[in-house]
Amino acid sequence: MVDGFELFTDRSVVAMRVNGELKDLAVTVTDEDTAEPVTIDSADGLSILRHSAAHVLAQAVQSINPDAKLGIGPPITDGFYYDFDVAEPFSTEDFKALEKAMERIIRSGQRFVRRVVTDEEARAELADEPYKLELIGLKGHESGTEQFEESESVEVGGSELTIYDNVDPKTGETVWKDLCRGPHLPSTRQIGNGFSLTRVAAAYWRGSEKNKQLQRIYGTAWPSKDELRDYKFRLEEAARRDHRKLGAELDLFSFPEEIGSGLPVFHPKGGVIKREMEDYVRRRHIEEGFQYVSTPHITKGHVFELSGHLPYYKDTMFPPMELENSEYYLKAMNCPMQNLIYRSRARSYRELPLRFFEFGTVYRYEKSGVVQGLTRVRGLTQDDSHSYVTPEQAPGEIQHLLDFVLGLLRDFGLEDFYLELSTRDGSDKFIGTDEEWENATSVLRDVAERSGLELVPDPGGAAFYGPKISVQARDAIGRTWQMSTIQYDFNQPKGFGLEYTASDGSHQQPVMIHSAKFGSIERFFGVLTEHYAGAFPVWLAPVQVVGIPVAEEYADYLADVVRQLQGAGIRSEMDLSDDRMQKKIRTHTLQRVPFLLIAGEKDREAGAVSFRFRDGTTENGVPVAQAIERIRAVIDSRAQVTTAGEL
RNA sequence: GCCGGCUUGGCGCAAUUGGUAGCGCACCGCUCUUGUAAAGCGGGGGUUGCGGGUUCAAGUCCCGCAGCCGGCCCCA
Repeated sequence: MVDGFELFTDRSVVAMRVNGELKDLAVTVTDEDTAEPVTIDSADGLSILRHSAAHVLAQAVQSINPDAKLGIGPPITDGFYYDFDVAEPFSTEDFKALEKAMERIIRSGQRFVRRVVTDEEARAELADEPYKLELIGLKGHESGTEQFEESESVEVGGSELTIYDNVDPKTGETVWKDLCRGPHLPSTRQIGNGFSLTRVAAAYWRGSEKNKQLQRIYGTAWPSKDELRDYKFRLEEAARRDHRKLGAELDLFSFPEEIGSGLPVFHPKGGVIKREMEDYVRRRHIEEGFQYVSTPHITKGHVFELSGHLPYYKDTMFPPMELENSEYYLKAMNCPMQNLIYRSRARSYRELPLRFFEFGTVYRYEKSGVVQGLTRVRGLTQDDSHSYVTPEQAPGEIQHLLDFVLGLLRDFGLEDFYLELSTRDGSDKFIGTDEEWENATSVLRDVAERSGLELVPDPGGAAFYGPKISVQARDAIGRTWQMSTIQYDFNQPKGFGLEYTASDGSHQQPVMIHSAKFGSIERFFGVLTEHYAGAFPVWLAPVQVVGIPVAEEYADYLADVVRQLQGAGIRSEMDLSDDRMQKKIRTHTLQRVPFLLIAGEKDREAGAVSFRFRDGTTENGVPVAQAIERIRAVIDSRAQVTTAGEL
């Protein structure tokens, strides 16, 4: 019988995994047990560090405000939070004092000591903590209908109820305690100085808007100060790429307050990017057998009754306009109208798969608090397609769509994906029979699995009418975004009475498969902006070439080159302002223009131009014809060029 | 929608305890112009998001609304 401290003397070991379960180092193990070390820089170790930091935060809060009632305090990605019920919300100005109090606790080297308690003991000890009492009550009814969330299981999720005492090593006195499953670091000292409080927010108790809002403090914690600094640097890098900031700096789009929240306008430069995206996607759809269609922005409500949307989504649609005894809605989805195109005449099995595609602009009344940049808007354009197929054709069509979608995302420079399979859960919002759902889900799952990509289950995430695969893409700094979706729908064809005549003359119901490749153009625009940090691949760059003469005398020579570039369909401009050359270079470099073409005496003599690339590298004396040809080639190949050698 | 914070010329910021708004960049004009990230001088531009209120006096204080930011809830 030994404990973890004897087993693992390396000080970076903060806990251990005994027979697969995370345990404190203070736990004793026998020869029969398998015990593996958990180091502070492992995923488990970081969670333990952060969870312990959350406890220290809670202790610090209660040391300053003894009336603060404790909610929950789990570790999260990159950090932790703790919820408190307090009379006055926290402000970031409280952070200084709180961090100071935390430092004191950390330096005092309090031990985290685990203690098993009965329900009654816990209730007695935590009589002043109403939220903890509620959690104890929940644990008692674990087998009942009410389940607690993963974040709450951090408090009471273990097989037995435990309290962690924070014990002062000098006096042996318990200075603070919290209901907690653990494990924890052996000592607060191991939190070190790699932590920081980051933000305050309100959060509903137990995640339900029916409950009271508690005040949440977020923090981050790392094994060392250096790692904390790296983390802060990563946040700055993300801020530098923020599409809302770049959108203004690069004059791409704006959100005029006069128009309303979540309703973007695209400026000329943003318009170039958007149009290139749309043109390419339209062309690819046509190549993949889709027919381009178009539907209006408003409609009588009846189509959304046929589709079944209205009872589910009325609240998130803009309210109807009443005219000539009809209620007209701004459309929130395109599928019902495409169904009407399908239904406009009799269809034969020979036509299937029948594939419609449009850029459909839809309007959704997103709650004011969720609107954000281009990623969550109230007016968005979907590159929306619907494939009408026989049930037998569905697997092949889904395969076709998935291949198409992934290829398209790669064409835009996104390479790293995983898939999510959204299915129904026990909730009653889903329509259709169990058998229909099982069949649809298994068709999607088979295709998803064949892709070889990681597949993450998302129970309860399906649309009310059917399950879906969504493609999640990782961007240049590792964040993931939901992009494309492929949905299997057996319900709307029923609602609209869609049919085709089979080879035996019978009338059959098609399956419809919804698919959006970008998801929404606006959102994809935002994601690309952040992925490229505004330095778009040449084919998408609003301005591809700027001509900068070394001195006025060479303006005519260079203007002729620019005219030739324009003639080759390359978006090119001359900078004829009276700024000096260096200033012009700075201006257009900040605008992320891929190619600055510079010409002076040497170039003019040689019939050449000199390139300066976005990273400051150069290639001088390139013959004009060759320059045009090389630029044209990287546009056509949709290549990214940021430095000499890539052209 | 909920909680908190923020809102000053196109952009980024400044204005001691309330005493009728400044700076940089950008913009306009003039002068200058020879090799790879900011030439010089001059000029115009803001009823401080909108609407009320307190006060002799409000960018500064109070109330309401809008927009934005960070979270929560939500996300077809």
